[in-house]
Amino acid sequence: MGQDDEMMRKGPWTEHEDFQLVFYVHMFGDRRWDFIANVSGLKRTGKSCRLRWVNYLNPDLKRGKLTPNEERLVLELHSKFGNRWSKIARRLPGRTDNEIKNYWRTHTRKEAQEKKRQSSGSPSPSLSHCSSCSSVCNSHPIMGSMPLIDKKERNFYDTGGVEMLTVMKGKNSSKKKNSEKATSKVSNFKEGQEGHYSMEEIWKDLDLLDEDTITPVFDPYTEIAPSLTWDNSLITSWTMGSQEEFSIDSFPLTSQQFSSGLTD
DNA sequence: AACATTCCCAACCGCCTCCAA
DNA sequence: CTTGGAGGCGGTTGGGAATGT
Repeated sequence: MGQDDEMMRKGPWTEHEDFQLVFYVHMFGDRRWDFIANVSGLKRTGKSCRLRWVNYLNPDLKRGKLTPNEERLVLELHSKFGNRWSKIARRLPGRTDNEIKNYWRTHTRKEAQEKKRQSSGSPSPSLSHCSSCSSVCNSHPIMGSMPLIDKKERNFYDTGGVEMLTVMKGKNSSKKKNSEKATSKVSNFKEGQEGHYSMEEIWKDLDLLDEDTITPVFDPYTEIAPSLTWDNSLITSWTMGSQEEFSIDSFPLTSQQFSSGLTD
């Protein structure tokens, strides 16, 4: 890649970056990540953009804890496929390989701890719930019907995605457990101060955009430029002499600019 | 209340595969 | 056929939040 690695941003994504990425993925599709990285003006690698999209921004994602059913399925599939996380994830709609990997890691760690405790002879109070089950757990008759009642489990996440809306509110930045925290954390963003534009709102607007204003997903290699019908004044110049030069100088747009463009 | 430990998960890294040139 | 770039994948890490002492 011809990208200047020193200029590349790393670390947690800001709300504003999310916003930009969502916009460009919506426009160009979720395949040409290097292109999107270049075009969007995000100082991120294509890989980083892809990861952010796949693991976090994709609207098809189910948020929240895995349901007992999903947990059982993960265990089952893992015994079948091993650490082929993406393969397992494909069978769990709305779940990412990363999520499953993380779950598995936690699961096996808990399991190891329980074993350790057991072998050291001290009975564990948490043995009553299924975290003590190992990979054997997929044959545990109680597993499918009984939700995990780990005292650490976050009650409001336990629906395994039903609370989507609330959780989406909390998705503004990394690591939100609830919308309250989201707000406090988001307020820390210096560059995203133009307003708290939640992902939920972004998607709402993008849906509108889809319906009546924009032709989404064009092939950047065959098309000259997308035909945007929303406030074109926002786009001051498109250059496309080569892939690298292609840029929208006026980005990043503020949320207000963006949404006002949408509602015109 | 303060500190320590554990949990959780987003994001990075490096390797692998695929495919166009 | 070879090669280089892009995307995909699995492993790992870092840090914030939750929980325990």
